Amino acid sequence: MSPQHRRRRIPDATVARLPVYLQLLNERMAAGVTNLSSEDIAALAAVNAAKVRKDLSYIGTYGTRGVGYDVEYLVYQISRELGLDHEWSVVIVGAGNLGQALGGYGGFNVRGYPVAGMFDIDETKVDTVVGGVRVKHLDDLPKVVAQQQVSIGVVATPAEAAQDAADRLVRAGVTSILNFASVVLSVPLGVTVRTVDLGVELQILSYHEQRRVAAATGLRPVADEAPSGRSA
Amino acid sequence: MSPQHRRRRIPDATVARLPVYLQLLNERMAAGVTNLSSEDIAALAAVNAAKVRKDLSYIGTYGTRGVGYDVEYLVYQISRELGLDHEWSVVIVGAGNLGQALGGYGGFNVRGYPVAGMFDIDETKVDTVVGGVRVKHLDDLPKVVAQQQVSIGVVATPAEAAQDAADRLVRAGVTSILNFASVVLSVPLGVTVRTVDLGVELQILSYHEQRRVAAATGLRPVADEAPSGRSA
DNA sequence: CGACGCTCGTGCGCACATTCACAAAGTCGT
DNA sequence: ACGACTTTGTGAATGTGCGCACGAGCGTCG
Repeated sequence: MSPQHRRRRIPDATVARLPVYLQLLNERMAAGVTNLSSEDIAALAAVNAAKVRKDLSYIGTYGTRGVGYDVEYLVYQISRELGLDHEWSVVIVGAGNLGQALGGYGGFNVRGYPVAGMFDIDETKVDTVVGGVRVKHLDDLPKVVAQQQVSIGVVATPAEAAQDAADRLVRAGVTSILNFASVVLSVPLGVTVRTVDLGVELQILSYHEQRRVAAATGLRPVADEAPSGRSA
Repeated sequence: MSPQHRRRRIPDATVARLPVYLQLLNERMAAGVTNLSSEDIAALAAVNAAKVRKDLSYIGTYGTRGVGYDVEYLVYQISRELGLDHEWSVVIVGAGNLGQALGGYGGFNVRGYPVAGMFDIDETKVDTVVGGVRVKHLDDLPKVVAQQQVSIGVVATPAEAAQDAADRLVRAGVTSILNFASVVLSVPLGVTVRTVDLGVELQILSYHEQRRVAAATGLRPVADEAPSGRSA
């Protein structure tokens, strides 16, 4: 309805925050809250209130001036925008340490991403059961993807095997990949990849620690945020 | 040495990419490559070559014009900048599904982040051994953090327990937190938090899928990037 | 029923990030 | 030893995102 909005491109930064808002709106809704102002949401999400309003304005004008946002309606609208009005089956490639944790996690089904299959190339892992799903051989991937209309794949293999896994996923028809391996995957245009790398995260943190230490050691008492101070 | 550089603030976006460069430089180095141009690195990291050069220029001028970058030296410099010239002990709070996977992962030690301790509040988990580390009760956290000079903590608890875990970590003296729970942690200024949320990642992907479907369905044949076209 | 108070939606300027394009500086061949 | 070629490092231009500040609209209360 109201084909007024929709198709307005939503900035990446906003797309990354919508799930966070959604999460906390759901949480407040469960607690019986029916209305929240942008100020309230901002506090809960630890961001600026204006940012919240701007973010929400991209998906439509669902607030009421002088009052705030109806939590339930907002949850509905954000869900719709994120494509959560139906389930998205996912396949997990790699039944090792991480793959098993993901499969057993259970959070997939709860959040609307049922696991359509887990796959591994290692014969000793095939046919074991993880989180209620029987691991299949990687060669069976195309069949499952086609039959169950899977469009999201999770790569949970060692780094060496990740590119092959991605290639197979793409060939099978998957168009979004969540990659947990420490590699930059190369995929054709039109396929979305998001990489989550534990090592990268830790290194970003240690960079900040490193700076703290350097600052404390007083390696030149330069304020952390000197405003200007670029000399020629 | 050379107090020329250092203390030049490195942009966040760059800090997030340096670990990626480091990863792939290490990989090429292992393969026997001794020199790489910004073009080469760019191709491997799937980014623009100018971006690579600018990123690297923030940590110093370590390239040779007409030649490129000496891989080994660059690895050394990036490592130093990220604070990888020594080890950073980490503690893991939460020995459930995810905590166990992380503990057993082994990648921590390899990458220079030895696990100084795993903690849980559940008595049935305490004293079990995960990845060579015996799980301790959460009350023992402060002692371990103090004794082992831990400054990085990993939150791998259910969402409900995450804020408490973070509070305890901060009180114990941890100044960087890697959070795997689906909550926005509230921490005092000066503490760095990075949240990795499976649900958020999946929802970002399904947003893109959603758009693809909408585009394909031809919900109004508006090109994906119509330049203007806003009619009053 | 009108005035007041609250909160949304957004235009605008600023800061940050990305990319282009080119001079500077090195190598290599002759 | 010099000139052609390559590749860096960076100023300038463009694009993206953020946050203030304020007008617009809704509800409430006298």
